[in-house]
Amino acid sequence: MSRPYHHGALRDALIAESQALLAEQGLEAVSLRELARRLDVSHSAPERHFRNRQELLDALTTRGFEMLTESIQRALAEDGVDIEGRFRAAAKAYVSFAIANAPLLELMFTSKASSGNPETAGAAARLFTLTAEMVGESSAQASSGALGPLRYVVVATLQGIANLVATERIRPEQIDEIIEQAVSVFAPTVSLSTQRNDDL
Amino acid sequence: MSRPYHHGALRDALIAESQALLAEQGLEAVSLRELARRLDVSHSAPERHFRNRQELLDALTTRGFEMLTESIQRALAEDGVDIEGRFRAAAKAYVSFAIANAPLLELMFTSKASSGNPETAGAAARLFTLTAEMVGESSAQASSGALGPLRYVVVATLQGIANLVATERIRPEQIDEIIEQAVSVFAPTVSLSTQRNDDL
DNA sequence: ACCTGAACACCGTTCAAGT
DNA sequence: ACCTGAACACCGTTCAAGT
Repeated sequence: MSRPYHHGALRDALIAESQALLAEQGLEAVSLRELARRLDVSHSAPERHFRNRQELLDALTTRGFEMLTESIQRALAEDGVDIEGRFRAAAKAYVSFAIANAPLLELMFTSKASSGNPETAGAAARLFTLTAEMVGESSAQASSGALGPLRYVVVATLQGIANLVATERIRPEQIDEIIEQAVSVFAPTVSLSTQRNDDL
Repeated sequence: MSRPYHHGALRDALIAESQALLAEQGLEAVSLRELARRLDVSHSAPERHFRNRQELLDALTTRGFEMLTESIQRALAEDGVDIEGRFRAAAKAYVSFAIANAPLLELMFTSKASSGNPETAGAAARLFTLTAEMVGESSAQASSGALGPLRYVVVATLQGIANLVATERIRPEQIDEIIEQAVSVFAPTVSLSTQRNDDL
């Protein structure tokens, strides 16, 4: 019963397995050797596909930003009638992501994430661009270098709330109330800056 | 040249040395064995004072919350004339802390921090209480269980901005502009809720 | 091209033994 | 009370060798 020599799609299997490990047991548990064990492959086989642990974590982080961006996009598509509804939908999608993927979110907003990997940086930037559109900055503005500071404040607030939820400093039953408070704080400013919330 | 048998104040030395290690080389570098080496003590001596690595990290985290709280308090004492000034002063103190202590801030807002340690939870709660006072919730409200959600939104925004700075997703030259944007977003709401911003 | 297995230098944690 | 040193079971990373 020796294992098959070629695993076939080891890279994809490594990513899938490490996502599971991360979700179940947290970041510390994601070790190359444990992954190799789970995939029944030698302990240095993973290093063919990820030069080191950091590269694997970068791949997970990139994927995390993509998942979060998609999830917010879906929420906006369903519920983005007015600007308050859009903000609320985005906040709820963000918090749901934080609850379902707490260790991944942690990885995304940690110095381990900002390790200079350009793909990761790009995926993060796309989340920020989506937020920029949500608060009404045009795509032209959003893809130029000089962006309004409002979107950073919005991203910061969403990320901050999600972080407080993930670190259990906000209890689940407080979430809705806090999101409503955020909506009412941001609504006046965001409305002002919204010129084109219809062509997302 | 054997080392002295009793180190004397090993616990304090461990905390001081691990703060330095954390600041210089990040969380991964903070290992009990490395600390022992630096303090010229056997590798299992630290375990007399911290039952395991997590307990040491909890102590660092608690100290981090105390430092941040004190730093915001100092900023408010100097610059807290009106509500906008108070918010701005707190935001700047927070961001300065993030820049000077990026790995520590990371530790404070990570699941490693919320490991159920009651001292750490208390120190975090004190930061939130200070923020509550800043946005005008009375101490009575602030020490009761049912708190207004505004302070969580304020903490989330401050923490979110600090996080984006620490993970280098906000560039240093953008900071002031972003803080001003946050001030103008929050000022109307915070003014409304402020009844007693004079007796801090 | 892709994987193996040994080797090296690290960890955290435990525990009998020393002083 | 406090510290030591050996032991155990983990890591990441490197590299000659196999297929």
